[in-house]
Amino acid sequence: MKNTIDDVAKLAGVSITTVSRVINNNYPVKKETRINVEKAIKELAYQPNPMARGLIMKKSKTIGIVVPSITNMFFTEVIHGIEKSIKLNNYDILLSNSNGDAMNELDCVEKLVNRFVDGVIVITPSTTNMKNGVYDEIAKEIPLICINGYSKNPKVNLILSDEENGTRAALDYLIKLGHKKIAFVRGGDSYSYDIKEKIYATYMDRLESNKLVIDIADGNSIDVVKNTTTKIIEEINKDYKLGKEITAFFACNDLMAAGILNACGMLEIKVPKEISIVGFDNIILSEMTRIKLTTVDQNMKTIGSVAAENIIKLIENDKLEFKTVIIDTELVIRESCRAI
Amino acid sequence: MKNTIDDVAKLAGVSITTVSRVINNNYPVKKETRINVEKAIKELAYQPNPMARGLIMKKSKTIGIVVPSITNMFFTEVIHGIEKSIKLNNYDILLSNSNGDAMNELDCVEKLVNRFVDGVIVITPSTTNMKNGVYDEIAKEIPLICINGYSKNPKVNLILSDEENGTRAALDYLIKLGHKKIAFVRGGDSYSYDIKEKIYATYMDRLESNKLVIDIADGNSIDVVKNTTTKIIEEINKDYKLGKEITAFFACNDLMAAGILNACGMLEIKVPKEISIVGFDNIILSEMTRIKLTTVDQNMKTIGSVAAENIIKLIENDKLEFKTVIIDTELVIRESCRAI
DNA sequence: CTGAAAGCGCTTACAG
DNA sequence: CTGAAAGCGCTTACAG
Repeated sequence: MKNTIDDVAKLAGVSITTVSRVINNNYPVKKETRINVEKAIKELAYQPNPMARGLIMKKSKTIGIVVPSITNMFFTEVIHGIEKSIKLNNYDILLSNSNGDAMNELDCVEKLVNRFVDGVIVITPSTTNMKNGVYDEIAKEIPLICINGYSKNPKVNLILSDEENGTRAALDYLIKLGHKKIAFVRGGDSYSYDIKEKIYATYMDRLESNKLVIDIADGNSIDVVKNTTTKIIEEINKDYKLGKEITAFFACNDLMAAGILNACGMLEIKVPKEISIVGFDNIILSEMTRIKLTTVDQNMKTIGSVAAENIIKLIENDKLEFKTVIIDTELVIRESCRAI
Repeated sequence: MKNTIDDVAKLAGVSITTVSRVINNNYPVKKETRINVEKAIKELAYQPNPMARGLIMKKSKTIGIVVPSITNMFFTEVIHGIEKSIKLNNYDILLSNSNGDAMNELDCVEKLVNRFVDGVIVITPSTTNMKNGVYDEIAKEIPLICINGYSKNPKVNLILSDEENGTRAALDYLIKLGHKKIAFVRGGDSYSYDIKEKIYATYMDRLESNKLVIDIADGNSIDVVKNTTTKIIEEINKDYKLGKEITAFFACNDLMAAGILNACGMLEIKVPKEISIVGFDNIILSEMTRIKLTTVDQNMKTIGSVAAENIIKLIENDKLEFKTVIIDTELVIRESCRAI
């Protein structure tokens, strides 16, 4: 069985109080005593029980991260960014996957809170939850950061990559190339899709062009690649004569863009000759596809490191000032678009 | 502040013992009392404190997973597979990233154990740790499964995808296509690389062909794609006249294969015309690259679900019989190889 | 069927 | 500088 603080105390011939003090280094301890205790700790390979500790201190040196999917590299790249900074500060990560379900997402957060994580980062929270103010409540109880989730009245610390600007840049680019008939491909319940669609709608209205919004249910899991392919093939076969009614696709993430690319391949539609495609995120996949994707870089590493810094500030200053950080996005032009 | 079992007891007018009993449903409680308590629980939105619980029961309904990288889709796809089965049984996941460092890996495991996870799954453990028997020790204390880690004397539960067969299939295929001068590209400290290299060596000996092993330090992180590209370009520029001294690459995972493909692209070497490439894993990336990769499917979903089933069996039967499960691999022929 | 009490492994006033 | 004691929020013999 694991050694406890009692074992250490006995071996060192002191009280558990003293042992606790040398571990936490928060009260004066005579040098000699300290050395003895440290020896005992080493000898027994003693490690404090984090459960017992957490029970008292309500702290755990752990931050919780909730993502809608673990197979979408956008999220893993952000997590990677968070991890680097957070480890430097001796925090650990507890990762939780909501599978893109709003209720599930809340469940994940609650479980993390119950485990006394010191802070929570939710990446791409569901719009439902952002809108109904749950996170405003949660933020009162625990340091919370939402990445790419938005609410008008943000009582939550937000990190937003500038998806609006990114969307505009992508759309402007397509329009500059002469495209007017642009289809919009999105996933389910999240701000990232909503905000992009809104801008898309504005653009289409201005161009007096018809809107075509294609919704791929679970937009974040890796399965979306194949689901998109299927769906796009279906759509094309059903109604739309590509190259006539549609000349370009705007995809809300690179996974969907890759799916569209595949669909075009299977239908022998040439990209970018007959159809242009813009993706979003700039995950590594986007530069590996057979036609390299033109996409919008979200700077995942920056998002991650800013999130890490801020959550630690929030935790250690114990001040919860609500603020919003905007991270730049950038259009990355590669091969998947062409002028008509 | 959060409500505790005391608050519930008070509100329901019973002792905390009784509350505990209705929560855990492990002792008879009068129907009426139960209903009262349940009402109180609902009213206070009471949730038992998992720390307090864990402290006593040394159980947490959580299993820990340790991976060397979170940005390699092989791992996320395995995790995805684990997650599905595990959630059905009401377990949660604690995910930990070792960044491919052996010491770090042990640290991760220890931290998980300290948090009273009920079992640990280590995906692609470091060879060092497998060899020096640490995991044999750990397996005595806690249900443990290692995926794609191997030791001759396995006192640990192992799940191995049949990487040997997979490697042979890939090499046989290349040889059947007429290749003899095959370079081998691997990453750092892991059984998956070692076993493949061993087989590669045997093949090269049999062919009386020179070995060329290229080591990309951190073989699992997403950065390996770019690192491989750089390294391969360097190697080619340095010594090797491709198409003469080397006609094919065997890459230990698809990320590296993608990196090689990129390098060839940048050097204007045609794949598969001038150079053939075989990858390993069959992550989704492999069918999205500009030349679709011929690769070896590891059946990540199966690995994941078998791991999940087994760890739960291990936990709930409390019997630690050591056994090894082998998962089939399968050569997937796509576009990146060609006869010479 | 129910409750008082001990105890899980720690930290932190309090007293010396 | 050090220790005895209370307490964090639970579960589980033990007694009734």
